[in-house]
Amino acid sequence: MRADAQRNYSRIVSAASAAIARDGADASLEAIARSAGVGSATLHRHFPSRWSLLEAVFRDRIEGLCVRAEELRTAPDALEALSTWLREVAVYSTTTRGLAASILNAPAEESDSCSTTLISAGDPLRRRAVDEGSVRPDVAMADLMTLVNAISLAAQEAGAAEAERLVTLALEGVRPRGG
Amino acid sequence: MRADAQRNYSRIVSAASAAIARDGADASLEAIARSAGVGSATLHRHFPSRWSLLEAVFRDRIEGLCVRAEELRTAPDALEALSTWLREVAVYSTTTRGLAASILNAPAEESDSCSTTLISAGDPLRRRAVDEGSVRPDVAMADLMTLVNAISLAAQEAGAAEAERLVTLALEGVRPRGG
DNA sequence: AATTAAATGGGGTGGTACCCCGTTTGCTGG
DNA sequence: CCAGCAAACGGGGTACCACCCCATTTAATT
Repeated sequence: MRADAQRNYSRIVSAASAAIARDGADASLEAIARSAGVGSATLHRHFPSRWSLLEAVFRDRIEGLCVRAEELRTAPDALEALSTWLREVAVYSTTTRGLAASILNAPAEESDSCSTTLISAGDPLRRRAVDEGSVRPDVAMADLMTLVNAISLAAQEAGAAEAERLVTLALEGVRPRGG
Repeated sequence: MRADAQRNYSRIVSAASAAIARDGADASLEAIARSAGVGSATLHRHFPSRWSLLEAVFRDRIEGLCVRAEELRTAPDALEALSTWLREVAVYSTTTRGLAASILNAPAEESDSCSTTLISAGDPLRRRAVDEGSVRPDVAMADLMTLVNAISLAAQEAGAAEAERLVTLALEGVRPRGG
């Protein structure tokens, strides 16, 4: 990769990061290219689809969540660790406008999508909770990720606190504790 | 309302209905106007925002769900009735492309939005389940609708069966039955 | 320094939402 | 029955968007 190409790549990613934080996942690519000081063709060459750009923007956030999952593997209560991590994912997705949409709507054929990465990062937490007996074995990590991202997307307007609350509700279920 | 205005209104709604079924909630308004045989200005005069058009398109579907909620009020098991209804909402939202997005993303200021209607229709089912003791009293109908619609939106690609499965999971929670 | 292939970006194409305003059309009172 | 009027209409304009072509520039290599 040539030096100028690499420079433009980073410029685009950081411009996109700012634009998405301000305008959401459907920010204008044209405007991103303009504010990065490159032509629109350059942006489209580096990132053939909108989602490939979003993935690049969110990659470091995703990696942060993976690290956090690693940390939580040694927490005393496995269910609480899983629940905490999922709530953190929800908060990240809600505050980082467009992350949830990016994860959910990314075309399935993209192999190393954000979703896959998070699922593999979280699965050890789920397995530990299953071994502990506090989570049903038929609950798949992919299902939990779908739920969390769905909630984050839906609660975009309502805010992170609301998203957290709904994640907790979905994990607990609607029945009373003793029922 | 003049006769021609009324006729164009219905034409636009039925053209929109077809277009949305084919292309989803982000179908081109321009194309809808064209296939309805009216100018784009006419469409924009009748429906100032995209959401107002979507609401008109989905109104009868929503009413169908309200009727169904009424029916289920006499079912023997209150929790099952609530759960059944929510799953039916999910199936409707998933199959009717764009309904979930319409309900979730509609601006809050629209008073008689689809969401409000469904919440009031479903609340008796929730109350009955609370009285029965099978649902925690702190669970609000609005929360359940948000969950269901979030799941429907997320499972748009995966299909109605997946949406139903996830709704069931969210209502049950992740814990084992006897836990 | 000359060569070469990669990278660039201005500008074109075809699409979109939304609005202005001259024209047509349905309604109604005489 | 018809004349006048307000309501409704829609063509065409503006401003924006994604995406692509291709002549030009530029970084790396010999």
